[in-house]
Amino acid sequence: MTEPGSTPLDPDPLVAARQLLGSILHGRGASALITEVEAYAGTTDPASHAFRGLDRRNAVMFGPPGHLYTYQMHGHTCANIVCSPEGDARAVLLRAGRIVAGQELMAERRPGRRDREWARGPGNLTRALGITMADADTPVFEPSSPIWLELRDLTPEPRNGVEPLISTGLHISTGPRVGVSRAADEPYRLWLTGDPTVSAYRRSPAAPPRIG
DNA sequence: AAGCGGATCTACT
DNA sequence: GTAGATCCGCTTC
Repeated sequence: MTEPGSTPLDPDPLVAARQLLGSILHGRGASALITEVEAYAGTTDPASHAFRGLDRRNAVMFGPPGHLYTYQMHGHTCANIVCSPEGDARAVLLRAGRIVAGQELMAERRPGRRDREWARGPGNLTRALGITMADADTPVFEPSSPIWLELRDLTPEPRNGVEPLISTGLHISTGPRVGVSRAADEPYRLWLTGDPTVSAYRRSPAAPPRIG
């Protein structure tokens, strides 16, 4: 499969984002088909945690590709996959998924929620799959890892600037990232068009007014 | 030591 | 659509 120290992910987070859409993320007792992601372009991206340089919190993002970068905010855990070579810090945030295995566990992990809400939003996705901060730095392309990724190669790269059609007939939509106050208009969020598990868009109140 | 902002979520109108 | 809960870090005093 994959050579040690390398991953099947493209180092460009926008390309990696397309590779990850439709892939299966296996967690603790449950699995999700990834339906929504966001690309973060590392030290040159004002919205990235890496923008201010290496620190304790973001160190995993500067490490080797294929590892899980987790962070906490508002009491929730969010999960990214690092896609760039060691020393760089580009990554893809996993924002939502459709639970395709372990549905019976959702009664305790997501009580009172409808199935489309089980993994809707980055904090809900990690809760549904049993991912916590203790999973930081997990190599997700090793099937022996407790959290691991099964890439689905549904996503040809755009050619000649044309939006690709996935072989299954699904489309990918793009738009601005949710909740970021800087680079708030960059179309770095990608999702499976029309999928009910995709989270709602909300612009950061701190972002400058949309131009155009 | 205090304040505030954030890659959020939920409940409510 | 709006507000409040919530909590960790970073900034500032």
